[in-house]
Amino acid sequence: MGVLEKIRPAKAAVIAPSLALPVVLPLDQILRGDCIATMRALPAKSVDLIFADPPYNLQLGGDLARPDGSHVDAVTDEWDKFASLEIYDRFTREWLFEAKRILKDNGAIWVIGSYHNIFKVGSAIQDLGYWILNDIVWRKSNPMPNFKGTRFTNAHETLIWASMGEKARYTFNYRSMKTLNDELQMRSDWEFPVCGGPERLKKDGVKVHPTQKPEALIYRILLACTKPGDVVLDPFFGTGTTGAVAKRLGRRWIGIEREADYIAAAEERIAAALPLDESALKTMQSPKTAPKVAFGVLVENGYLTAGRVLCDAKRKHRALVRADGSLESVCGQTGSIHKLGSLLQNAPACNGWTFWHHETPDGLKPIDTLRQTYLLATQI
Amino acid sequence: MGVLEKIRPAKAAVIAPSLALPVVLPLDQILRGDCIATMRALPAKSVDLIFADPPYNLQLGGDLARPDGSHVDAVTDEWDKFASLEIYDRFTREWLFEAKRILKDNGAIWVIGSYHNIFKVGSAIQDLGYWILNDIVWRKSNPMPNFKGTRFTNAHETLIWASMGEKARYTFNYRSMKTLNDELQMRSDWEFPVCGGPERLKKDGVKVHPTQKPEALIYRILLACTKPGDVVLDPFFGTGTTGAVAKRLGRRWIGIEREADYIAAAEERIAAALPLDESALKTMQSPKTAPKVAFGVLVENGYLTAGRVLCDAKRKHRALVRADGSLESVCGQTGSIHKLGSLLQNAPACNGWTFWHHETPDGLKPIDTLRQTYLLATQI
DNA sequence: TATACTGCTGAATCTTAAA
DNA sequence: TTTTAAGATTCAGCAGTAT
Repeated sequence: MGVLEKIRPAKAAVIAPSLALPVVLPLDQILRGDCIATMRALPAKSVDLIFADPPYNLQLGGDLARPDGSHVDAVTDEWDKFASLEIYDRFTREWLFEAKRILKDNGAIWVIGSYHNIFKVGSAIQDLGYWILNDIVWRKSNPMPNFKGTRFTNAHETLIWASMGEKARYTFNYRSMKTLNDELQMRSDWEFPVCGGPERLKKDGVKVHPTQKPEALIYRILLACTKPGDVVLDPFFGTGTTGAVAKRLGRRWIGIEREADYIAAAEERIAAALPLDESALKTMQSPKTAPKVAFGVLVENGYLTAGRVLCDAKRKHRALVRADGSLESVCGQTGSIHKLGSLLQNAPACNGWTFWHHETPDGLKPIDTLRQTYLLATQI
Repeated sequence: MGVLEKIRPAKAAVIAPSLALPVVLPLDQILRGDCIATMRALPAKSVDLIFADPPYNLQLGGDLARPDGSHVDAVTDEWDKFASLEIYDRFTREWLFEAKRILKDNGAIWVIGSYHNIFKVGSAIQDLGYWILNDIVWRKSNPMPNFKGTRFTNAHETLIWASMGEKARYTFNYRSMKTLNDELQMRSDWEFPVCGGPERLKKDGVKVHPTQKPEALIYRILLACTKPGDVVLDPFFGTGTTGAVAKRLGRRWIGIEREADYIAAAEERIAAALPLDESALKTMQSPKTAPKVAFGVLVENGYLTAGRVLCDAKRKHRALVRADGSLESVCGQTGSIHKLGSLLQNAPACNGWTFWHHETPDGLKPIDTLRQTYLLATQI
């Protein structure tokens, strides 16, 4: 194949979304085929999130037995075999390149791997201009022990979360994560058990896929990094964990998979998955997404009358509310609630809503509570 | 040609370095200079372990303020600045190449990093023919939060442990690690606090080095992967954590460092470090031994007498030691040190060795110190 | 003398929309 | 594209001071 022929389809695909084709994404479907070739057929800038669980290139040696003599059922599938590290590296760069083309400008990618492949993956991600946002450690609460006592128990896998570039925007539902974590910021180390029990897909008592991921892991990722209705692509779909979780969470999904057995299992599984109803889907929203309320509006509407005196939580600073919603300090400085707050504290910035307080029968309250009251009254 | 003659040249080659040059390793010394240039001057195959904490190439933006307005003291040192990702990549490959030359055939390397650099490091390690044995996650119990709510709290760093090649031998003190981990295989995720408190080196109240690593981390690595007397090289010596720990553990060390201030602090620090005495060393190093110590054995042997009262660190819970080594709480609940600890805390699990404390002339001490004392006394 | 409270800090790729 | 202003945002541990 000549260079032109190689390049042409890619170019056509880039133009496609805006001009040539009526870009109808194959939503909520499994596309059967090779990962890279199938990705090339998808339109550019069309997908919100990619979750990828590529082959790990485990390079296992001979058979492994447990201390009791039983056989360890290792990953020996053909799809995990690569002739060399260089070939694995090239494969990685190719599918990550296509992924970047398919993602929207404010999309993001998640890739999971182990020490066998994650350094190649991360290195390629950086070289391709993605911007790493976090690496996440999945700590396995029940990992397979190291039977030979030759190394540390390999008790975790690593995920990389990256945006489309240093300045690119991305979705992160900070409040949802904080709520999920009992009101503490979610950390970069997550603990889940490996996939087993009823969740593990089996056929005739044999596991269908050697590396099925726990739904809880994908659940957290989709909850953190997508909005309802977003499109999630999984180019290594396997038995469809990503599809099942996306359906439950009211997200759209596209899967790419080569093996017919996996596809059959995935289709059955996703058909059985139940979407959460709308009220259950609701999550904690960041104040960032709430409509803005100018402080002056509260004055206009009588929530605070001009002439009232505000102070900070320690009653160290005081200021007078003026008719236009600006404040005036005792020493004559004036400005917005934010500006005056930063001036008085000599700080680079200040959130006036939480800094300034007013007297109530129940004691000192931040003026932010007035904003909440106003929002409740006006939003119906 | 006789067998003798065949062998002679090989022997000569091995011996060569000691003949041509005065190959006297600069043991227990800090070599001042550039990392790569100084490594080039060291003889080949001369070092048992390399621990490296290279610059992370953080690429930070502007100033960052906490929600309370205070300033975040970031790593802005010149030594962490690289003109581009490619230049950082080249730097990484160069020092890792020299490291491989210096290491003995059965040596090993540890490198620590964050998502900013660890994928480049790991990728280079694989390309240079090292063989990755584990990646280790250092989970920080007290990481710096994400102040702006834009990502997950970056709560861990990653270490890579690699041998000289797929078939190469390496040192792994499996029993020491299992003993250290209360008779469970040591996992690939380790929890330590960041370096602070009295351990953190300061000058005029200001930290000497922005990224000083906790001694506990290096301690575990040297305990796991070296034998007493082994030579440990740290090509990014900083304030000498590796040297201080090596001295404590009876290992030899070589440090390479460019900054005079760091060297001065390291020299003072290492001079003050006290080597463990030989019997203590033996215990931690113990080959197949290190028997599990049942709590009841301590009672039998009078380290704690039945009838003594234990409590937790905050003296919130109390329990009586019974003759068989079980505990009884004031409300009549009974169980092992672990079981009762989890019951009283209403927690799924509890390490009784660290949860329960006893009164000593020096204050409250965890009963784990008694176990250590017992081990030292019985291992000879 | 305990306890409570305040203040400081740690390898950090740390905002966003409108004008 | 650049500037300006609104306003959102932190956890654990330790040290020093106040109660």
